[in-house]
Amino acid sequence: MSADAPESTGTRTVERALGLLAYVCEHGAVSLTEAARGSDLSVSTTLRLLRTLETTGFVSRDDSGDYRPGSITIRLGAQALSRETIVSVAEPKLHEIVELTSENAYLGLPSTSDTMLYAAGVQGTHPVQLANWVGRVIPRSTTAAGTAFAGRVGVHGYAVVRSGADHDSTAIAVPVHSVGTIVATLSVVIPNYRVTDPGLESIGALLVRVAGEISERLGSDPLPNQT
Amino acid sequence: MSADAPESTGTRTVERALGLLAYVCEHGAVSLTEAARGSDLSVSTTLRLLRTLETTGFVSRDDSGDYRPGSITIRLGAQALSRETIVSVAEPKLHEIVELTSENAYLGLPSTSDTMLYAAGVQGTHPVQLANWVGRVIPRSTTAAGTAFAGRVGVHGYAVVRSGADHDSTAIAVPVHSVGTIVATLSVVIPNYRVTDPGLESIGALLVRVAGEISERLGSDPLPNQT
DNA sequence: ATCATGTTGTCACTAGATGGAAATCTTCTC
DNA sequence: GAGAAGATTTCCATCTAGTGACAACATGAT
Repeated sequence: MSADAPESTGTRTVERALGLLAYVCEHGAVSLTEAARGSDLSVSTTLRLLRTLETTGFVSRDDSGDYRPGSITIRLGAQALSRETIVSVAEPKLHEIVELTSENAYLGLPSTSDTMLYAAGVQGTHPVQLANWVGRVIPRSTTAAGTAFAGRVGVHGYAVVRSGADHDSTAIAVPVHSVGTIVATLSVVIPNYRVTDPGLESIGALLVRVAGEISERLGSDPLPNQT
Repeated sequence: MSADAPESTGTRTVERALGLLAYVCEHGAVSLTEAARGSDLSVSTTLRLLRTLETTGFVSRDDSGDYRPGSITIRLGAQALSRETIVSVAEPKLHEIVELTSENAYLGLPSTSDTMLYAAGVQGTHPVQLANWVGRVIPRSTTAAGTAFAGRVGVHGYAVVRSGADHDSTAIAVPVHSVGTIVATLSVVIPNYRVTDPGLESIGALLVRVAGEISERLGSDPLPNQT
């Protein structure tokens, strides 16, 4: 959490519930009374808040009545961790791509089932640049990143979409694998006036190499375990 | 979420905040307006709830103003996932221990800094049995599980505490490692009247072997990635 | 410059969150 | 078995605090 996050102007009820969620996760399994004691809340309030956490899947209740972390907490945490890991591995590689191509480079992650998100990116170094697309959601069906994420990359290993998302640029993308699954994409987006066929081939080959390096890193390093 | 969780008798405010947390985690990075649209809440309400999630560390806000999962979500999810993984790997091994020893066998996980939790266990098959301790929190300082978790296991690799937690039983425990770190313990708890020195040695050796198998499984299999 | 959209802050209002008390359940001891 | 102690669940009067319409401000496109 960044140091410049605002002071608590928050919602007390939500803070209480989130504190309970943290308590349950840190202790592994807690009774209602223990949770109330640990949070300094009344038992009734604690029950109601834990009920809410339970019905939403963030905690579950076992046969002995103890509350444990639920599947939603696990799923969201795993999703969040997965994104953090991929981004931190990919970020230096994006800089490397820009050094070698001078064009904008992006890491694409799956967002919804029919969109991708440019989750990270580095601006190119040309005087004439495309806008920065970090944070932008793009459709999968009509973009190079979506095509690469779906694995449709031909023999060279990359997908090209000319005059795609905004008609003035061409995108070239490759899939990034982790343990045999496509989990992300690398893209370079180029103004059309700078596109050449040899340039595309050269960038494509570079992306394939860099994606392989990222994939190897993701696939061979175990995710951090709890210490 | 289990099908027998109660219907929502929850706290609307908390449900809204948790829904926003899920939305942020599922989409990776969302603007305030997108989050409000996706949750069908007013923008002011969404801002305030996301502020609460931010100050508690569950989400963070990046330079472009997008909300992303925060370190607390990642940490809690990773803790919860880690516990689930350890339990699912250990469960069949606990059954194996009981088949070979006929005594109660338990998996111990760290709870607070001075306690362990018996997170899983299998009852022994003797006609005269000890009570089931699954879900029970035990002190680290005076128990075999705590001693094993601290790594104080002598040359044979196991810790024994006679007449420990309830004076009528003797516990023998070994540490379970994952990627070089002790993350859990395996214990067998025996009524004192059945304790013999050769029996303890035999059980100790069995636990060391089984813990090694679990440790190998935990240490070498990467945790599941997001698909 | 205007316009559209996104973000942040304000505050009157009342919905809904609270917690004390009672009821019920569970476990343990004798 | 009865009784005690503790845990859990339910109830509901009270009033806190959560809400959202609106205003102000910021940003980007034309």
